[in-house]
Amino acid sequence: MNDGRSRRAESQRVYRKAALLTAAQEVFSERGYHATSITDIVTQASVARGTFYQYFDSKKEIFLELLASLISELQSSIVGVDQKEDAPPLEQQLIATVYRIFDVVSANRSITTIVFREAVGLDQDVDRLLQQFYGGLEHYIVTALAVGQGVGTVRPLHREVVANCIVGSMRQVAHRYLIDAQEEKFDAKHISEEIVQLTLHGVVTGQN
Amino acid sequence: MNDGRSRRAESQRVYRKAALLTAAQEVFSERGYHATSITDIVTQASVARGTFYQYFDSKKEIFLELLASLISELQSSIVGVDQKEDAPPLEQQLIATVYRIFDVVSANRSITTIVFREAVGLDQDVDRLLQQFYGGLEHYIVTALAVGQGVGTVRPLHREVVANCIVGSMRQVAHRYLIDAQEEKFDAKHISEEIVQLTLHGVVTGQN
Amino acid sequence: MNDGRSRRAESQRVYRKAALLTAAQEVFSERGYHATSITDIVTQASVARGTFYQYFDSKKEIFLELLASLISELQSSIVGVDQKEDAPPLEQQLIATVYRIFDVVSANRSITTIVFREAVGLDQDVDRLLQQFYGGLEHYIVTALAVGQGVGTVRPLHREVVANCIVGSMRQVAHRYLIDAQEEKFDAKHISEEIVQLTLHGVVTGQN
Amino acid sequence: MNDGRSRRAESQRVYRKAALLTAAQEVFSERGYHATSITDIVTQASVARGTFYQYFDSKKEIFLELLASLISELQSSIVGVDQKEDAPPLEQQLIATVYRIFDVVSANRSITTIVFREAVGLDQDVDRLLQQFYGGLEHYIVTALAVGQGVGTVRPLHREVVANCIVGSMRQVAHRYLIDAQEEKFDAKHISEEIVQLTLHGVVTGQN
DNA sequence: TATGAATGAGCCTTCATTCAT
DNA sequence: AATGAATGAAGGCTCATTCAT
Repeated sequence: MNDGRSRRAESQRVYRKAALLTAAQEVFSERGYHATSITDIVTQASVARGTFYQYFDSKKEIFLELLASLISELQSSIVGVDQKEDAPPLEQQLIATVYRIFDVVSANRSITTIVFREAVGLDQDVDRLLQQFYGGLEHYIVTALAVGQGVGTVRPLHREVVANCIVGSMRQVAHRYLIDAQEEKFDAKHISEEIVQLTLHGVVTGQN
Repeated sequence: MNDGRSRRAESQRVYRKAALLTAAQEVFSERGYHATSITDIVTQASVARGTFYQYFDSKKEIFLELLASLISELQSSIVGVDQKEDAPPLEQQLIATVYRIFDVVSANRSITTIVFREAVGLDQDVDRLLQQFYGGLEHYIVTALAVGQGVGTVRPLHREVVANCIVGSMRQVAHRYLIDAQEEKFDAKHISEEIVQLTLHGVVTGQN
Repeated sequence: MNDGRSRRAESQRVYRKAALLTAAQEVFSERGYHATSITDIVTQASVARGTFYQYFDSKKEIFLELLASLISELQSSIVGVDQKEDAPPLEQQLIATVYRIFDVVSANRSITTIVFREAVGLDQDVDRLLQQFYGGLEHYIVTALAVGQGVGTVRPLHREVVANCIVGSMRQVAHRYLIDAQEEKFDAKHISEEIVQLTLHGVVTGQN
Repeated sequence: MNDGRSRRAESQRVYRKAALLTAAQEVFSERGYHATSITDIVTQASVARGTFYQYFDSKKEIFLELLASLISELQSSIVGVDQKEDAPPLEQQLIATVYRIFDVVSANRSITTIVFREAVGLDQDVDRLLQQFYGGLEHYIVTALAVGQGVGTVRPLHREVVANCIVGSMRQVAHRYLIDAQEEKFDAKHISEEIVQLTLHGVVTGQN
């Protein structure tokens, strides 16, 4: 049955769904999740009210799909620490990862805006997804710290707490300089370095 | 007209208002701001619907009052850096401040929960209050860093970014260990130290 | 028991009731009947909410009392046609009555405003009072016309319809020149004459 | 997109709107404007609450639409005075106009009821519409009187006051015999003549 | 499959009235 | 008698979701 007709219909479906996702992303980031109505989304997408429900079960569902796609992109920014001999130094790997994450955040401003502003506590499913992501990030850092402690480059510390500090630093900085920032004078590279420098060496003079 | 009758009535008013604030705090933290209706609040407070409106203009208003009182408590936790000769070392002052903040957060779990979860982007007035608080905290840290740089104990760095990292660390840790934590095994003192240690000396071995 | 205390209390009661009536009249004419709340009345009268209900059963009740007093004043403006030999001519009597009515309307602008604007159809009791008044006025005119027909000065006509025309003329003119009028250039005397002239002789030339 | 489906939907919309207008007219005239709730209207129309808001913005809006349609019908009853040689006499033209107006009023009893009872002072937009209509009627009469004065058939008089008397006569008679009347023994033709006779010749004997 | 009219639960808010003090 | 806090019925309105076409 994969004749021209059904193929056309299928591509039509894909197209419609994408249009709805894009429209949702736009109005969500503009008005916020709660202030956005289904009407807003379908108006933006130029489809009928009922059509929405042929692609998504609810407002939450479409948001979840947007969030999942963002998180999936972010996940792929986080790669395990390369412990091979010829790998770049740990510091460089960390900076690169932080930078890649900021890059994704920056490239998806409209959806990250709403994630930062309203996603937390919005719904159990949403929370689970976010926890998964933040948990993964935390785990990545904890692992990196453990590796460092193994080879003696990282001092004794509460790995989990420190990992959370790093995650929190990234969230706050991303929020401040990517989301709220009116000015565009944000240099992701520089800030990534600053975060990693702080993490590795602290603020005290002469510690390197 | 300050006779017994009106004095009793006045104290009754204060009592009722407090009851509503407490009830609101409870249901807000349980269901979240948006999911909470005026009905939920008055049911929890065991008063009639109309009574709510004798004390508050709207849901936003009562939330704002809760938030303002939390922030006022937090504000008083942040004291300027003491630069006198006989003052305790900077590190101790920082730890003490972080700890005081955590203490307030911990003591006001139900309202901080909702603040952490939904307050951002909820409303312009709410945002202003939060920005004020976080701005104050950031400013406190920037000042402390500048002082350190002045006396040569703090290395060159982007003070604002670093300040945001520290604020973010505190938010994330507070959220993780105070709000989401099922387990009560949180040691605010220890975590305060860990944050400050990380901030001052980083994670790299032998830097002290 | 008519001692000083109770007499004082009694005069206090009368005073309070009058204050409420005056206050009600003021706010009714300012905001209209429906837009006026009990709160508006008691605020204007500077008494407590509950006090209102010690003097009146409801908003309708106090309005009814205001209306009754207006109507009673108007009633006394309408005196039977004097058929005695030495009485002034019918025409003069009619002009005088119309004028007296306009005078009362004019002197009670604040309450007549609301009567003209909202009283009709407001409530059965209110309607009954108004019908009574308008009926009385109609009856007065019908009688006058019958008298005129009896002595041959009034031509054959449908007395009731004509009476209603006259009542309607007075209502419309009063509304237009007393209530809605921004300008104060209204001459009640002149208009009374105009109405009676019209009624007696019509608009056609040379009919006198 | 003007296919069968949308055409059917469109006619359905028109039908529903008409049903709501009819229902509103019924309950308004039965209970009065203020005493009527949206619930009353939708109950009468047998549609859901929300449906109302697909067609009208508010109670005021639907009333305004009813009023506008009544006034538009009334407007077309008022035609300019025909001054041509072969035109029917002024008196006949006046009677015809009065009669046509009474006919419209009579045919729209339920909406005119509410207009007579509560429309004045109900709302600025409502007032404007009514003023427009009454103003138009007054203007028509003033013009007719001026014409009569021009050709010498109308005596000197205050045209505006007289015009208001005539408008008032019509209102009162319409109210009395069309709206309040339990009995159906109202002869619009006869009454129209009576009004015009009165207006032209007054009540005094032998003036023709 | 697309449509959009219809639905009705549920929200916020007002306000006349009651009642304990 | 005066007070004013408390009440709760009732109103207007929104909006996610359903369903006949």
